[in-house]
Amino acid sequence: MPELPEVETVRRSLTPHLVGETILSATLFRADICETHDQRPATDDTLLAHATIARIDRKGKQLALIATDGRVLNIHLGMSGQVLIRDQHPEATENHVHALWTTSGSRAVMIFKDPRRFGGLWTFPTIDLLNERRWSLLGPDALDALPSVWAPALRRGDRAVKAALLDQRAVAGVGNIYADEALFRIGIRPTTRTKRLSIAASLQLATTVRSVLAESVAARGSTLRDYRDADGFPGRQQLEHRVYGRSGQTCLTCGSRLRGGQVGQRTTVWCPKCQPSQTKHSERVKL
DNA sequence: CTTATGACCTGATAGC
DNA sequence: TGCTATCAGGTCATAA
Repeated sequence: MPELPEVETVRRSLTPHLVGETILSATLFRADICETHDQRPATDDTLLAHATIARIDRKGKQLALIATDGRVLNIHLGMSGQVLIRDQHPEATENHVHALWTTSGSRAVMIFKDPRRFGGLWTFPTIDLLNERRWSLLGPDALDALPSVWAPALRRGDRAVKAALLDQRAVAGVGNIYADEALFRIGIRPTTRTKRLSIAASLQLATTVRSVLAESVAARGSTLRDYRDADGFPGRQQLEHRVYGRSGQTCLTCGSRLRGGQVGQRTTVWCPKCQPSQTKHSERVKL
């Protein structure tokens, strides 16, 4: 569920509860969702027990709690993951709570909950190790980096442009929702081969992606089903979706019937008129 | 090297 | 009601 805007919203909502506070204890209920830098079993120490949180970083769809002593807790929410701040420990009947921390903050409990377990935790003794093992594998962050820096990566190779947008090594943070929304806004069909994208079109696309993500951050992300920020609040950007989840409905721009299909293994929706086929588009979107 | 495909999980929903 | 099938915001390993 969580793409860049949702993860950034979690980061921001988590910050007042954690930064400057101390982790008093850490408990891992499911060892297999956590990987340590040396493959040894996680301990409360590797999970930041007794650390003071200096800041929370994000790259793409990943978060990292950075302790003042250098320790790092890297969190990926996968498809269904949540990081939630609570006043109380969860009830014993609450499912899929895989890790829990108590903190010095006024709301004293943080949990990592992830029904599908596509997400996980990674622990490192230093930020350098986080970068070396994990974040250096990602492309530039789609929100923080200049579009001109990563636009060329959208033209590399020969594949559907949507697949390039979803490739976290090309640019980090774009997922299925915002890929479709950005392609609709700029008028490029998701199946367009990257070889057929002009330099100008790739720059326009990258710029549009960043705008779409920034607008969603401003709306605190999209809540389709279970996405919530750290305080449990939903986002409201789903009200602005133009194509995602609207296959078969009318295009809000031209009234055509929106098409749906699979592109790069992912459900994809586009407008056959506003997002013309490849040859037509290369004439249209060139600058 | 690149790109495509199935696998990994659980829960919600639709259809019979 | 209850069963089965399908689908979901993301990667990952393996095949071609």
